[in-house]
Amino acid sequence: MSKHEQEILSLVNLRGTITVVELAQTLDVSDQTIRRIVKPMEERGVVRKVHGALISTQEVMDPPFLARMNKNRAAKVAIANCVADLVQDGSSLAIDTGSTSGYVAQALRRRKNLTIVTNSAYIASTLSMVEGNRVFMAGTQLRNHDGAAFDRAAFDVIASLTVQHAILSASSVHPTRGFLAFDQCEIDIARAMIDISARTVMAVDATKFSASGSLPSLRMPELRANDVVVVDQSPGAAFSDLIDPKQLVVAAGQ
Amino acid sequence: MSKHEQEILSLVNLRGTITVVELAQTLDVSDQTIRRIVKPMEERGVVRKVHGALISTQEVMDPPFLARMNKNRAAKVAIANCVADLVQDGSSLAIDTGSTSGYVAQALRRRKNLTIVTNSAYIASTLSMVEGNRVFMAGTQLRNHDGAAFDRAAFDVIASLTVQHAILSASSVHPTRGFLAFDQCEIDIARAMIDISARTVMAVDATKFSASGSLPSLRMPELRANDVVVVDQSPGAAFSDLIDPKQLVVAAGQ
DNA sequence: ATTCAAAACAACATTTAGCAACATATTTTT
DNA sequence: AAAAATATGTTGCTAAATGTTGTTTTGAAT
Repeated sequence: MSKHEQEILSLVNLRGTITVVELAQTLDVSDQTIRRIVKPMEERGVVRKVHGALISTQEVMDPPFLARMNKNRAAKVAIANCVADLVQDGSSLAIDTGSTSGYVAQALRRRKNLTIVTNSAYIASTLSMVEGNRVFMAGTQLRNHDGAAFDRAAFDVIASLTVQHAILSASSVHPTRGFLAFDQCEIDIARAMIDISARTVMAVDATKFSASGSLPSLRMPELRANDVVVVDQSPGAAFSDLIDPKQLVVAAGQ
Repeated sequence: MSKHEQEILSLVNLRGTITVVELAQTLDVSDQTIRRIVKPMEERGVVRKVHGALISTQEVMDPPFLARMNKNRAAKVAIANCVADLVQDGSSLAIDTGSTSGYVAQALRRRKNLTIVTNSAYIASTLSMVEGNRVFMAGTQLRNHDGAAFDRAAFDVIASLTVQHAILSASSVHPTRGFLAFDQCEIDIARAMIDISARTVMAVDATKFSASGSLPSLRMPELRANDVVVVDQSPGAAFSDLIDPKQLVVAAGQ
């Protein structure tokens, strides 16, 4: 890594954003040189480049959580609205963490007098602002990238409640292995939420069905008879063994 | 995503709503440019647009809470930045709920490797997204209007930790009665945070000094010798008994 | 409905950034 | 020391972003 590359990186990360011209003046080289140095950096994903300036990929640009929320946003919104339609005013819910769940929380702001338990501080914060809701934050120590708790206290809070719906998401879905997640702790929380709920609502967008499982993934508990799966597009026939068509709800894309 | 788009997004999400003209002044560009940048954002559904202004789609906050956040906003931002300057990377903090504290959390995103305990889900969520931070959410059941917890669990979590700074706010300040709050539970949390901290940083904007206490208010614990009070304007001489000038930090209005 | 002011829009002019090709300087290799 | 590889600066051109002006639309108040 060149000397200039190092300086550019620390400057852009320090300031969050910096123009090409500013960098050229600071390092006392031409604009063109900055562009030449930056191009490979951008390709490596170390910095983000926009017309005229660089943007740090760290911290200042809103959290990676929001970045994930913007990925396949339209589908997630459609699914979230559909999930909110399945829920009546006054219901009790358990909601896990995850980008789709974030949108579900947004959509659920339309509902009144909900009782919610979640291990995500973001979702807890969002839904606690709605007049009439009762919100329980499960857990104390928050995980770094998404602000969710997976500690002992989280399980204790969840286990102390009973809810009608558990609203969960998965990182990918495999035709025979079922719903998958990355971390054991996520599966444990999902199981705890399933255990206290009468019905599970799985919210998964179409990209999750095609995700080739290059990363090692762990299996989530199997669906129960009255559980439902909300998707934005109907998955292929390969998944009909896993998900009974009766359980499938396809969100109407607006 | 352009640099301006990034800034617009964070501004509108922070404030809930912002006018086109305000944005143009803040980013130092013409109204027309703002409109041009915003149009595709709106089409992507990232923000909502009404005649004259933008509205956040990520309604993290309830209107009343938002209204309090926006009241005397400039002063609160100045105070928040000042508080963030008093804190070093790697520090440990307790932060209470309140509109000023919300801005302090925003400002603290600049700091690295903080350990934070708070009873506000909003603040916990905000700061847990910062890489390297350790965040503890104190409490389980969240109060409706601001998403903060005041239950037994909140006290237990706070009491189990020790921090360098307690960052607190007050609803008003009286020359002889001191710092005041509305609810006993807020005072109890403040005391718990003071008890585990080496130093208290009180953040209060100038309007708090003139608030005629028509509402019944309760007294917060008195300042300790090395505590500090961060304000945006120096309070009148009437307060010199309450706050030693040495303890007073006046935030530089930008 | 009528009126008015603010906001939005459209079209053009201007500025600024990006890029490619070449020239020059610097370092590395042989 | 000569040659090759690399890095940097320069120029001219293209593309993108922004500002300006004038016109149309919108929302609110009569």
